[in-house]
Amino acid sequence: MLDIRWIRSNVDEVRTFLANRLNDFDVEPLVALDDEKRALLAETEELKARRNEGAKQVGAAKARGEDASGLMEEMRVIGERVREADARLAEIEEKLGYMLLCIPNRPHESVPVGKDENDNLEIRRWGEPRKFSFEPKPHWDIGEAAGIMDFERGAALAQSRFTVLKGLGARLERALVNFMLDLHTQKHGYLEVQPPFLVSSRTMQGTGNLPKFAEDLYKCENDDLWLIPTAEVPLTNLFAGEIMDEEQLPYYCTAYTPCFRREAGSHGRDVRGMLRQHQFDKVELVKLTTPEQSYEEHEKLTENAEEVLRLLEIPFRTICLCTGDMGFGASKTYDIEVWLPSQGKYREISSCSNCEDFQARRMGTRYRPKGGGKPRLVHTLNGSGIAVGRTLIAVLENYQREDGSVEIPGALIPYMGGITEIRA
RNA sequence: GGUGGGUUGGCCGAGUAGGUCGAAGGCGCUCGCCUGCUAAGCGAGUAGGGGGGCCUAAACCUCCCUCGAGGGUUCGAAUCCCUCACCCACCGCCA
Repeated sequence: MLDIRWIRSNVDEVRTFLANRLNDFDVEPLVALDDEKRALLAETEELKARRNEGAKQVGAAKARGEDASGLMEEMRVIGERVREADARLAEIEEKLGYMLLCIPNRPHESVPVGKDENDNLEIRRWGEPRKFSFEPKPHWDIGEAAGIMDFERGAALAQSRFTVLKGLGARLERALVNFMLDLHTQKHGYLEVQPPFLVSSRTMQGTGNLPKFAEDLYKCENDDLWLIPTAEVPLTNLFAGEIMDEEQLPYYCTAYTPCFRREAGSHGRDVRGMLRQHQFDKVELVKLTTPEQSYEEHEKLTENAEEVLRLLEIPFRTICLCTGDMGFGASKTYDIEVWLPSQGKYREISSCSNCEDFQARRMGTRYRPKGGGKPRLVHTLNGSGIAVGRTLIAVLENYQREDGSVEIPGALIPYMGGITEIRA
């Protein structure tokens, strides 16, 4: 959410960034409604001031033992007018609040302006894609041949886009989770958290998943609870409605959670294999920082995510998303893309965003500056550190051998109980 | 699911025969004094949000709102009534 006061005095800038984002939100009605609200507010406040003054006089008169019935009648009439004005105001404020929740975040000035993924900016590459002496297989062939992935039973138990991992496949998934969590908690200083996997509407609204993106989420029928699409939601909301001490910042936390996404609108994309699932595991990184340090922390967070792939020795590149390709709540986003030999291209495995104060304003997460003073909104950052299922795919494809077996990356062997390969 | 207790500022915690209560006291924090240093002590300050003055920002002034949320009674509600949410305890069920 953006500050309405900022919007009011920067309408042209808002129009520009909405266009850059290819977003069709219209600011005019918003500003008009805000004008109306403020006019009505001034009116009701004046009425309330008179009512408060009158009530005080009634109290004083009664204390002196005088009759105040004339004044009381006068105040009763004002009270009715207040009630009517308040009702109209509440109506306007609800509309206004909803509009504000539907405006995307303003892109940072360093973000390239562009339409789609073709306008994204490559920041760096790491590693050299391996030269295969044979035709590298897609992960579903490797996984099924090795008996560690079962797509048919996944679909039978639930739907398509669900997969059953078995034996060393399940073991590898768990090894990756532990490897990533150990890395981020021990080497990068993140606090390990295990949050709820179901959260309230309010919490979903805090990160920007609601109200606009309900169709991407799984909702519980009988309760006000939603399955999290990422641990970003509960982690970022950890201090919702609170005022933190500046000493607590920057606050680093990480969590492994399953993630649930309906993938509405992505029919036909990546239908084979487990690249795009309704349920997948992810280790998430979240930071709460001061406004001054958030961009530096964004770079560090992205490097923390990249470190997973460096240690696994899998090639990747990092790109900066352009304005048209960025998510709703982000001011700036780096995607990390991992090399998939079977596709001969880089595919997204992590997305690291600085949301500045956009989520903080929705959540009401602030901090008290050192030395006192008014509370300020924190900046929130999040990034996959990294998507576990896609990492498993990347391991299988990059470490496959001609005979269908898969070498276990050195960094994972301790987490696999010393196992060094998966045999077909 | 049942019964009972609770939800007040950054935190803890008073506050119901309705009025001068945005709220005692304490802790914390900030500033100052004192002091070899630290601690202790002394003094002062310290809730959040919003509108307007005010064209941008700070400061300041002023008004409004906020004592879990929403509604009601009343000239006036932290205080009385209703609904809901959440927390705690006990019971039932249960991994």
